[in-house]
Amino acid sequence: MTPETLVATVAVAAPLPQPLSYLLPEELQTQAQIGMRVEVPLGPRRVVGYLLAIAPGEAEKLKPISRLLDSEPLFAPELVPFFRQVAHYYRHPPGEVIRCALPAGLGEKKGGVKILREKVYNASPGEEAPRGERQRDILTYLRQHGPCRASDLRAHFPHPQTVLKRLEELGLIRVHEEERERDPFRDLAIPADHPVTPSDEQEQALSAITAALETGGFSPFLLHGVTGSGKTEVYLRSIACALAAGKQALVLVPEIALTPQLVGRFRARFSDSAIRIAVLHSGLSDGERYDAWRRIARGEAEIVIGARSAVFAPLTQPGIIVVDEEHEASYKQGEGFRYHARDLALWRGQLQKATVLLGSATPALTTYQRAQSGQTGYLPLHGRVAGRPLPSVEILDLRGHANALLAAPLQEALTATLERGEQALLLLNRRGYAPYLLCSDCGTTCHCPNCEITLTYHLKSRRLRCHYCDYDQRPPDPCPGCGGSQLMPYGAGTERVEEELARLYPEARLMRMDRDTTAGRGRHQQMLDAILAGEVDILIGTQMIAKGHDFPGVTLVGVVQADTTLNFPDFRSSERTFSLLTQVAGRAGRGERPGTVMIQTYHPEHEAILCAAAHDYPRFAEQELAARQVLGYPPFGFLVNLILAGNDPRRVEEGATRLATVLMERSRDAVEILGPAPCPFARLRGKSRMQILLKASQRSVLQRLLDHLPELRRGLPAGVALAIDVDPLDML
DNA sequence: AGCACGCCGACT
DNA sequence: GTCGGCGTGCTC
Repeated sequence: MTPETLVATVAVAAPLPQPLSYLLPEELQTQAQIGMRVEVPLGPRRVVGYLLAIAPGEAEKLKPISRLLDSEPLFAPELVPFFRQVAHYYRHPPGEVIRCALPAGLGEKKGGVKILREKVYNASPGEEAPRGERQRDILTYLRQHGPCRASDLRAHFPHPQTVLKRLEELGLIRVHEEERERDPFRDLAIPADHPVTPSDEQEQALSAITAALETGGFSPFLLHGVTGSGKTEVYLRSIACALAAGKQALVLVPEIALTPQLVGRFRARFSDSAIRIAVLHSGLSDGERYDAWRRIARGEAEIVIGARSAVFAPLTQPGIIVVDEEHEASYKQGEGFRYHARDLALWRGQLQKATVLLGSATPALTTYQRAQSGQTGYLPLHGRVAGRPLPSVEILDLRGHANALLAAPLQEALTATLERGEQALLLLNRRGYAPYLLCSDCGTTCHCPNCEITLTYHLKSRRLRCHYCDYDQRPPDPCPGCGGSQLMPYGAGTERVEEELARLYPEARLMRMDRDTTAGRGRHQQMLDAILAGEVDILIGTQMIAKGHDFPGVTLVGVVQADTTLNFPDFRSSERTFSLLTQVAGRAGRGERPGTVMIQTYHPEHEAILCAAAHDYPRFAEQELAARQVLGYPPFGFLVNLILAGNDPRRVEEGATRLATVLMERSRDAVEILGPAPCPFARLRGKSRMQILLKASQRSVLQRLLDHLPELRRGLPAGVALAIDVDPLDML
C-alpha cells in the first residue's frame, strides 16, 4: 500500500474568505504540526500560511506546501475552531485573523531580530567646567545622576545631541552603547504584597467564582465595583484558585502601558511561588514578543497579562480569563479586523470551559443587561475599601457663567485646594490649544484637506494639526478668505486651560498630560511619578488622566467641558460620557482626605451627567436601557456597519446606493437597513466615506444577510472598498 | 493583497 | 506596428 496522501488546510495570509487545501508532501509529514507557519504557492507567488488541519484525502489538482517555517507550533489545535469562528463572525479572512493574533513581525520573512541599541552618557572624572551654559547644565546633571541614556537626557534637555557631541569632544563625558531596555516593567521594583482580608462582598464574589472554577465549565461573571472597591484583590484570589487547580490564567487590560500598578500587584502576589508571569505589550520588540509567545505556547507561563490581542495568547488550559475595565473602548479594534477582545474572551471561555471575569466600575450596558437577565453572574462590590466615602459632586451650569473655561466656583475651589496644599486634577477631553481657528471678519475656518475636519491649533508648535490624519500646516496669515488678520483661536483644548491656569495661579506647579506631552518612552510614567511625589499642584489632561491611576493627593477633580463627549453623533455617547465622568470622579479623594468633583456643562439636566454626579449606575442603566429598547439598539438589537470608502465620491455613493438596494431585497424586512448616509467623518485621509447600518433583533438574521456579502462585494464599482464592522462601538 | 490577463493611447 | 495604462478576477 502506498503511503497515505495527506491534505493540509491552510489559512493563507491573503484576504481570501476561506482557507485553502494543499498537499502535504511526504518529507514534511513527520515534522508538520497544526499551528505552524508554512510557505505555500498562491498563484504565481509564495506566501505565508497557517496550518489548521491535516487529514487524509484526495490530493488531485492540489499544489504542495513548499516548506515549514517553524520547528514547533505557534498555537495549539484547540485554538483552530476559535480562529475559524471568529473569522466567520467578523467576516474577516481567516489568514488575516491569525496574522493579527500572532505576535507581530512574523508575517514577513525577515531574518534575525533587530536589537536596538542606545547611547549611554557618563561624566568623566574631574571637576572641570565647560564654558557653555547648556554644556554645564547637562554635565552637572550627569555628575549628579551617574550614567544616563540618551532618551533620559532628551526628556530633561531639549535636543541635547549637539551639546553632548561637544562634551564628548572635550573629553568631559564618555559614551558607550547598551542594548535598549524594552520592558518598562522589568526595572520596576516588585512592590510589597498586601493581601487584604476580603470584605463580605468580596468573599461572596470569591465563593461564587471558586465554585465555578471547581465545577470547571464555562461561567461568565460581571464584577461590578466602583473604583477603589477592591476588584484587583478578587482577581488575584480567583487566579490563585485557578492556578491551584492546575489551570492557567489570562488577564486582559485596556492598555498595558497605563497599568504598571496592576502588573506590579500581580508580580508582588505571585513572585515568591513558582508562578511565571508573561506580559505581552506593545513595548516589547518583535523578538521579545515572539519569545514570550513561544514561552506561553510551550506552557512555560501560568499567568499571561496583555492588552487586546492577548486574547489570542496560546495558553492551552486557561481556567480563568479576567477582562479588567471591560467597558473600555480600546478592547475593540477600530480598523481592519474589527474584533472586540471582551466578546472574544467570552467565546474563548465557552470553547475552553473557563471562568470569565469581567470587571468594571461602569460596565458596558450590554454586559450589565446580560448580568441582569441572569446570563452572566452578577457580583457587585458596593463600598470603597476602608469605608472611604465617594466624593461629593457639583454640577456647574456654564450658561450662567462669564468665564466658560473655568467658572467662578471652580476657580474658588482650585484656590482653596492650593491653599490647603492638596492636588487638583482637571479633565478636558481635547488636546491642543483650540479646536479651530475662525476669522471674525469673514467666518473662514481652517479645514484639513484630507478629512474635512477643522484643524486644531497647537500653541507650543504654532501649527495647525488634523487629529485624524496628522496633516500639519502653519496657520495661514493673512486669512485665506478675506485677506484680513482676524483668524483667531476658538474653543478650548488642554493647552489653553494650562495657559489660563498659569495666568490665574502663577505660583502653582502645573502639569499637562495628553498625547502631546506623553509621547516618548517613559514620559508617561515619569509624569505619574511626579504627581505621586507631590511635585504637581494642578494636573490638566485628556481622558488618559481618568484611567486607572491612584492619586492619593488629589482632592479636587474638575471637568472643564462635560459636553465634548456628549455631542458625538452616536447612540453610545451618553454611555461614554457617564463612564468617563464616573471614572474621573473616582480619582478624587482616594487618599485620607475626602474629595470634591465639579462638572462644568451646558447640559446640566442630561441624565448621563446627573447620574454620574449621583454615583448612580443602576439609575443610569435603567434609563439608558429603556431608551435603547425603544430604538432597538444594543443590547436589544444587533448592528453591523458597512463602510464604503474610495477616492471618487460619486462612485462611493453609487456603490452604497446599489448595495443598500440589493441588501433590502435580500433581507425581506428581517433586517432594518439604515442609509446609505455619509459617515460622520464623510472624508477621512483623503477618502470619501459612506455607511450602511444594518440592524436586527437577532444576531443570526444579520449573519445570514452577511453571507451574501462576498457576492455583493464583487458588484461594487472599481475603487470602492467595503469594510465590515460587526458590533460597531462607534460609527465614525 | 498581489499579480496576471486583457483590451485601448503615444512612442522607437 | 509595439510598450504600457490600470480595470477585473483569481489564487488550493
